[in-house]
Amino acid sequence: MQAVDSRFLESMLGYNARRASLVILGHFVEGMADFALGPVDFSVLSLVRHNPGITSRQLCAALSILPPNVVGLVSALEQRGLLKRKPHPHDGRAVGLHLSAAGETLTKAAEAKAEALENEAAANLNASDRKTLMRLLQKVYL
Amino acid sequence: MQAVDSRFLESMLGYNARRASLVILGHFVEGMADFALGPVDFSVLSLVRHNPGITSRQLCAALSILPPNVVGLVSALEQRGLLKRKPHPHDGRAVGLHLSAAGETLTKAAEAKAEALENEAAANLNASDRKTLMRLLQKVYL
DNA sequence: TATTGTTATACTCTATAACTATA
DNA sequence: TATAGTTATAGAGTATAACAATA
Repeated sequence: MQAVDSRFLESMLGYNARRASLVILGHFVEGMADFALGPVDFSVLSLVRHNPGITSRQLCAALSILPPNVVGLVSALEQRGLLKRKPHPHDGRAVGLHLSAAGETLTKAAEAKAEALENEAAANLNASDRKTLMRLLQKVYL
Repeated sequence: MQAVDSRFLESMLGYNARRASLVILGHFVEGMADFALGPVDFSVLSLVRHNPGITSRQLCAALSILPPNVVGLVSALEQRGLLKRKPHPHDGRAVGLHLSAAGETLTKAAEAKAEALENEAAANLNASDRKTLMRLLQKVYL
């Protein structure tokens, strides 16, 4: 197959960010198969772990997902016995999310695995490059 | 709404790359509405422009999309009169893609618009930062 | 009146299997 | 037999509208 001139697209930030994120995501999904967790599942569990009592609404804001789509996500994790819904202490409308003991164990292990996958995905980058890359990406989206 | 501790996720390369690419993509889609082109439509047209006679298969490889999904994409652009299929000179199975005059005009304008959007999306980055960001992203996915 | 969580639903994107015609 | 393009289809992911309960 003949070579393709992709120089224009490769000069675009969006193209590069998308390609990189697809590669990293693919690697993540593959490595996280042991835990049967998708990237969003993992993000939800990790956020609940570090923010016990977090609400659906806060998850939506933190992950840029929409309320109707968080319902099935949380229900599935609840059905697997990984997290629990508890009534919110100050707001009768809201529901606080908490990890079960099993959820705590699995999430901790999944976070360790995520960090290992991270190191593999960034194998071509030294520590300084990686720090710089993070900082610049955050400058774009924050 | 209370603040959420996202420090763990923010320490992950995949999370940052995805967030950044979503922001850039959103900005791109919004600004490209004048041309009625999605990100992939734009990428296809731009690749055809710089690689006249490119095949579906080459598009798939260059953009990480699958053959069945390129069919409707190309058909729609063909129906809008932006590109044409021509028999491949050396391979009877393949079809070469070429821009029409209208496609050439629109793609050139869309590329200019894309570069303008690019500058807006990277407004928080100076020239040096932007170059560095590109280089590091390519180190991840190439 | 505004917000939280929810249901139902639709639309887009992406993925797999199988066919045809050429090589 | 292998590859290019295609069809049909299934599954994620993402989107909007509307509702009940609570603020």
